[in-house]
Amino acid sequence: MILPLDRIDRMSKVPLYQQLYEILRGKISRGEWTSGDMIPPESELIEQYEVSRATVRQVLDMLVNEDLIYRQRGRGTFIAHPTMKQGLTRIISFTEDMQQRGYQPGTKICFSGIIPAPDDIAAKLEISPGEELARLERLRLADGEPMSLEQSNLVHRYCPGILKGDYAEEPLRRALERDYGIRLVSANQVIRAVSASKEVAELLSVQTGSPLLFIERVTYSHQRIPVEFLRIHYRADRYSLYSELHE
Amino acid sequence: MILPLDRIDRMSKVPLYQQLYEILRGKISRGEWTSGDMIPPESELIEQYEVSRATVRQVLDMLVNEDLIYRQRGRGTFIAHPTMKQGLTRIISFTEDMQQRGYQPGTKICFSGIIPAPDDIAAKLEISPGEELARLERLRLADGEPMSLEQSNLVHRYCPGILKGDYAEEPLRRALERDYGIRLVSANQVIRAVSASKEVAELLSVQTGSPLLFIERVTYSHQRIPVEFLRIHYRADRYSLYSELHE
DNA sequence: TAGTGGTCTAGACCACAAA
DNA sequence: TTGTGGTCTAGACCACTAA
Repeated sequence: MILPLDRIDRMSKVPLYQQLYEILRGKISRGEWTSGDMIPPESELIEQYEVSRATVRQVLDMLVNEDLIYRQRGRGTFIAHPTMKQGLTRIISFTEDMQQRGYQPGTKICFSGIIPAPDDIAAKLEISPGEELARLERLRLADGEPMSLEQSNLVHRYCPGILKGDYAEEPLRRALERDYGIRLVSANQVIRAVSASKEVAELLSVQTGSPLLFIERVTYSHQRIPVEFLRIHYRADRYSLYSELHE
Repeated sequence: MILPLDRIDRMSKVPLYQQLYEILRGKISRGEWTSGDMIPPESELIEQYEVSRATVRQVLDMLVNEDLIYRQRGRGTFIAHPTMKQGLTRIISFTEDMQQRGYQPGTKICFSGIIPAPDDIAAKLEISPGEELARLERLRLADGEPMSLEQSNLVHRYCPGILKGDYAEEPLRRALERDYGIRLVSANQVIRAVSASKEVAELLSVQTGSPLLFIERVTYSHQRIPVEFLRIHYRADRYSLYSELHE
């Protein structure tokens, strides 16, 4: 893994604005800057990184568009507070999601093992049917009560031995990045409503046939390679999604 | 209503980039430019509207962020093709939505009348409970089969007499803009899964208790005034939502 | 080669917030 | 009054596409 340094390499072929984006993004991800903090004013970023104001503003515009920062004329630029609508635009962990919703998150492992890839999953992960998948099924709890059932399917070839970790405690994403250098940067998902099957209903402590919000997601690495196929069943009585629309 | 002219008023207090945005946005909305069309190159926009390249690019960046256009280095800038994921970020009509999904849209009016605002809707529309609402319930069809049941609730005071129109044929949005000067520019929505009640199930031609995707939406006018509260029940066997996530 | 968008600079003036 | 972000200009050079 290459960690971004806190400076800009003018010999690099990577555009200055992308380098600066990674630097600032890193400070936010690592929690170096946190909700409500004022970040250095544009004038200071210009001095510190020796780039023009247009370049600094290009980067800040990107972060504003992602709802990671907000600007106030005359006051400064601040780290945004997480909101629930981010669930539909950003890849956030179950833990983050629950914290935003005011719940105490919890996890129980239901299944962990290697399985041959079924045709439908193989197609979505762009691998051969029958190739090894690492499957992890986790019951997610909010304030101790079942909230969702999450089935992760990882291409085992990209992360052999991944299932040795304890994913009741550690986020899968972190292990992927730390042990295999795989950073999940984008995803496509489909959102549906379904009825709870007998098995799923039992695990989620709802009646068979209850409505569930069902999400299927393919997550891609930095190199645009599909790495994970995720299925999540959310209890409809406890979970909903938010989004903002414009014209 | 003030129609945007195809030129920039340098005496106006409105920023140049916003004026140019409205001009280009209008050409797309009105279908003057359509999917796949190349729009004039930046150099031409600079000449035609007499603004700098930075200003032109600021506007094009906005349109790219909204997925309305895309750029190809060395080739030009083009009008984007509509995609299903827009359903979660843009306000699109049922007709547009169905066309993107490859269905023939249809509409049947189920109810049209003035009702006193219930407490929950009044709160969301920021009006007094009991104030007049214009309620319109429409069954939406795709290829002749029921797809969704849509209940619109409009603050009647803002659009008295709105219910005289024939909204099996004409979009409600268009009447609001043409007859009352109300442009719906933003909305907040909540997405849930529910079970079909007996009444809804009958209208949608599904079994009672079937899963439905349920959306509640508050739509705001240009002045940020809540105008419409919408409830939509979608048949889960025919409708799903798509979204793209990033890190 | 000509034309396109991609990146970057060094300024300028304005509007708003806080002291 | 000072410092912040908001808007805008006039250039420059580069990388890619198509003829």
